[in-house]
Amino acid sequence: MGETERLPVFERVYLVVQQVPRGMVASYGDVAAVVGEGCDARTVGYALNALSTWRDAEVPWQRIINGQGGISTPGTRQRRLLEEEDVAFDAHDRVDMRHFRWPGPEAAWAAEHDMNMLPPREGSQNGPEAEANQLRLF
DNA sequence: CAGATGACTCCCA
DNA sequence: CTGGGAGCCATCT
Repeated sequence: MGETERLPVFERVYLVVQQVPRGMVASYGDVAAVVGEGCDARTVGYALNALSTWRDAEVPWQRIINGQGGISTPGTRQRRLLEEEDVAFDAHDRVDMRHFRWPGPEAAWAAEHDMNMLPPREGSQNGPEAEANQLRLF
């Protein structure tokens, strides 16, 4: 299907963030990689910031953290929300990305929305969720 | 309409 | 490990 139209970048960012399941986290860069052209890590931060007090109930913004596994928002709200989802922080206030990192969208979903898959990471432990994403396209 | 601004990440010194 | 620069969306002065 040749869709010449794509949703605005911010809307695509929200769509991707909504795919991150409870108890998992994704980095700004990961979300940007899935959205693709016209989106970088910074844009994701801009998009989530614009979300502010308006649609935060529909988009699990708290699951997006920086590449170091740390929280980039001021205050302790984001950390509290994550801990409520059983996401653990270490002594350096960082999340162990090897264990909680979202492996990326499923192939079917990605194709459906014209999004990209995340490249497999060596150091990450692949759970059943990750295996589901290992579907080969051919 | 132009400029400032904001929840990031990578690269090089 | 610390620090500075580039990249570049949408919204609000």
